[in-house]
Amino acid sequence: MKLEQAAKQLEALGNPTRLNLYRTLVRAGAAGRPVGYLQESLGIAASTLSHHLHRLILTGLVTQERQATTLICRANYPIMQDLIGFLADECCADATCNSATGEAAA
Amino acid sequence: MKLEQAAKQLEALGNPTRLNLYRTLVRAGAAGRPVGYLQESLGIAASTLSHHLHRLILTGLVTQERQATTLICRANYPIMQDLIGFLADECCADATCNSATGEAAA
DNA sequence: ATGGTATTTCCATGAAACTCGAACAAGCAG
DNA sequence: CTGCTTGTTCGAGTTTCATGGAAATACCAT
Repeated sequence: MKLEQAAKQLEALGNPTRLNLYRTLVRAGAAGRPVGYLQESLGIAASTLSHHLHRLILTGLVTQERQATTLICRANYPIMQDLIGFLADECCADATCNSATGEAAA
Repeated sequence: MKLEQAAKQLEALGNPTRLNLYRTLVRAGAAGRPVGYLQESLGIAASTLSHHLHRLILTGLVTQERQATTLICRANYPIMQDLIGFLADECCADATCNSATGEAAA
């Protein structure tokens, strides 16, 4: 059931700390960011960050890659694309807003 | 701070019951649905539904309108549009996925 | 092996969420 | 006013979340 998964991802992003964390990773682009950097950047305890990171990873929104002793974290864009797609779908299933979503330009 | 608000909305949608509820309202379109209908449709206690509904209303995702003794609930599309816009923005701030998102149509 | 840095896991705690039944309030019909 | 339908608020119990300190693990350098 896709709805369950979407809810999990939304819940994962529905926390200011995690949303901020995710945004930082998104802004970092393909380069990603090491956990230590994120920890200092966000100013939270390492264990707290690890927990949040774990949650994002479980939902697939973030991936990690080991480089020697440091772990590089990256935003997993395709997952976000799917999520946005799901929301757009739900929103415009048979609603009037299909004209609004067409082109962001408007 | 927009991030805070986005987090609140995401959190509101990040619960299977509420996401399902919201979806039902979206599918209902402009007609909306009375609370009683939603309650039977979702099969949860009236008080539980009222609680969830309240949360969605607080974030602006849902609106209510009274019609005699029944309350009609409707999805508030523009808010969802904003939220999707925020996510898309964050996702493509300066990331590589701008090629992916760039043209929905491609 | 020893030591050092980088992260996670373990554990505890306070706060908040989810759920529901029961009592209450709002609004219409006779 | 009385009664009925609709929905919310109150009270309470169980579960989950958020947070961080301390200990454990992973990995590299020497």
